Amino acid sequence: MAQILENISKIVTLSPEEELLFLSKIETKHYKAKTVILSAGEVCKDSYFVNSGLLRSFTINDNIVEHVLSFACEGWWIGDMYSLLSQKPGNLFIEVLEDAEVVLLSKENQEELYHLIPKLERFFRIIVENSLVAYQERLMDNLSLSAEERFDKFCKKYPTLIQKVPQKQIASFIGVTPEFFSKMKSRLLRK
Amino acid sequence: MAQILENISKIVTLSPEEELLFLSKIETKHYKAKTVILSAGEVCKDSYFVNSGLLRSFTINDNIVEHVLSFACEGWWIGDMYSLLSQKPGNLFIEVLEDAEVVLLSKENQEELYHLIPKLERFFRIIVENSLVAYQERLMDNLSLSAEERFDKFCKKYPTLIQKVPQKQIASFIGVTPEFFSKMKSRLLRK
DNA sequence: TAGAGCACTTAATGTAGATTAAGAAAGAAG
DNA sequence: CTTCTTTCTTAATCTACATTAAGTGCTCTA
Repeated sequence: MAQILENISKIVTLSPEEELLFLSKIETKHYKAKTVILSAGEVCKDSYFVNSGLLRSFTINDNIVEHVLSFACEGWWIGDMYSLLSQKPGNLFIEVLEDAEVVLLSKENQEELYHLIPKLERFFRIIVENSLVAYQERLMDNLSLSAEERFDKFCKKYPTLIQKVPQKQIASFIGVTPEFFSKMKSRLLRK
Repeated sequence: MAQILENISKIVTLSPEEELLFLSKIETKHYKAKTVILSAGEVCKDSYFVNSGLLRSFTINDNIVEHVLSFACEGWWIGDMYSLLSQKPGNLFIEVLEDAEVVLLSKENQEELYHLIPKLERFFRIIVENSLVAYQERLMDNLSLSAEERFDKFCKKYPTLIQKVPQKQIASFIGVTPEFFSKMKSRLLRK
């Protein structure tokens, strides 16, 4: 319930009144697995915080190939940053992989909160900074590591995801086809 | 001189006093081409804003292969975000490609300014948000586009860089070897 | 309990891009 | 101007990974 407050408190300290104010600006929703809560072509209106369950964001190329941009489980934020910032139609789908409880923070409320509680501007700055570092590293990994090394890093970084996520989506996340991933995996197991 | 203030004013409005305060916290330096202003293994102490000239950040793999993470010309920020945030030794080199005038903002001063001028927290939040969107797009491009398509996007996005930057570094930026880049380029010219 | 659909595997074949190696061209430095 | 170094090109060969295709085994639904 106050999961998101706990998450925020790891970075900035809100007063009880500020916490109440914050809670008044968010909305909690429950989604079944396989629900698509945002589609490519739509404008992203909200930031999503995952209380429980599992989501992913991805694009679809030429109506065929999916590419997973990110997973989000308990305690993570997800959204279509490009669309959210520009308020233009985005390229991302956001889909529920496991039944989820999600906190929605609308763009307007978020902007309003920046004024009402400047500490939240700090909070989101830091969240975004950390996210930027992670994407920079992932990009460099894609430029410099082999598929096997990227898989290895993935396993170490997200050990819990490996059981939960269909393996073809892990393949997509690290940037290989499901067929090659399968071959690579069995090759690794033989060692 | 007040180039950086102009840059800031595109996003937030500072009062004259705030501008003076800001100026008192920064330092301007001149570097010759080929200067390495940050090396892998060092802790990054500053954010760099480019007044003039051209810089790049890159890693080196196994003491051999370079991978360009970013270029920064007039009006751009550059740094080793990972190292700057964590204050741990980083993996990036930052090198001057063309004689440059660079504004240095130390981490301490930056943090201090967040408290003194909260609007600057907004400024940097927005800068980092935009940067995140760009890296997310670049990652997805690397997962889904061919080298030729990535080169095409690069040309459209950074037309001025093509003349300035040695072509092997463009190759590295888009994620191919210089040899393949050369072949690809002559193939494109023949059309 | 059948059968429709996914997720995963295996294997043959194809290819984008890497590697290696050499030479040409163009700067920089003395 | 000459030499040294670095960048760029070309070409042969190689390989990591993609593509295509077929088959296996889930699990969900009816």
